Amino acid sequence: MHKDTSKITAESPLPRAKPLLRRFFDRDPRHVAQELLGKLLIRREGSVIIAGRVVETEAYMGVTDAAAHSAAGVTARNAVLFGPPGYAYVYFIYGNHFCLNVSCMPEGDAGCVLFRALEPVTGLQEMANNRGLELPEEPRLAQLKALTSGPGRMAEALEITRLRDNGKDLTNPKKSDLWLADSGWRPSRIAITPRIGITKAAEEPLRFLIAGNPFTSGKKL
DNA sequence: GAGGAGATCGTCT
DNA sequence: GACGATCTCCTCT
Repeated sequence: MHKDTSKITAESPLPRAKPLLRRFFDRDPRHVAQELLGKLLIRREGSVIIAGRVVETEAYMGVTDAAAHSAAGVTARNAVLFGPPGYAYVYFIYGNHFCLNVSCMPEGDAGCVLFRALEPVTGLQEMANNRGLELPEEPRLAQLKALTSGPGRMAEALEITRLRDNGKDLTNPKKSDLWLADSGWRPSRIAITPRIGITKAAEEPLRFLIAGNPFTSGKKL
């Protein structure tokens, strides 16, 4: 892969990016997961902005989905999923990692979308710092991929934790330091595959990614 | 580049 | 007490 990665850091879609509205999330998680591809996930750390383009998502369908955290009903951990759409559900997994979801569907319905990978857009040095990595002035593609290609990695790059972010409104940059926005950019091709890392309902085609994008996780398609 | 195993702890049974 | 929507390191090729 010899893609010119300098363009990734040079472009700046943030000024014209519009926050996603709550009704964007108030529908079937499969539609939300697909349309989130190409949107921006933005973190504000004081005066610093860290942002990435969403390149990989997974849909979880709620209590009818055996692989979903909400499959067994409401618990203290997953309560956000049963609330209104557009809020962050952050969980801790494998003793090491946090993962970010956004709640979908009306209140009472526990559908959600898991963010699995970002393409770094701005704040790359901050991402590297948060990940405990060194990033040279002219990074190689593999070094950029290591920042955000995977749910645990992107959460660490944006300093997403359960304590800090669970239950946060992802549609309101005035009240929240973590939100989603539309820069107008659209992916040309989308690929759909089974979800990764699960054992129940593992065959359902509920993983969505931007075809050909090098920043997705897992094996190359 | 691919594959396997260990780390590590919150959550639920 | 067992498990998990993962990552990293190590070995082998």
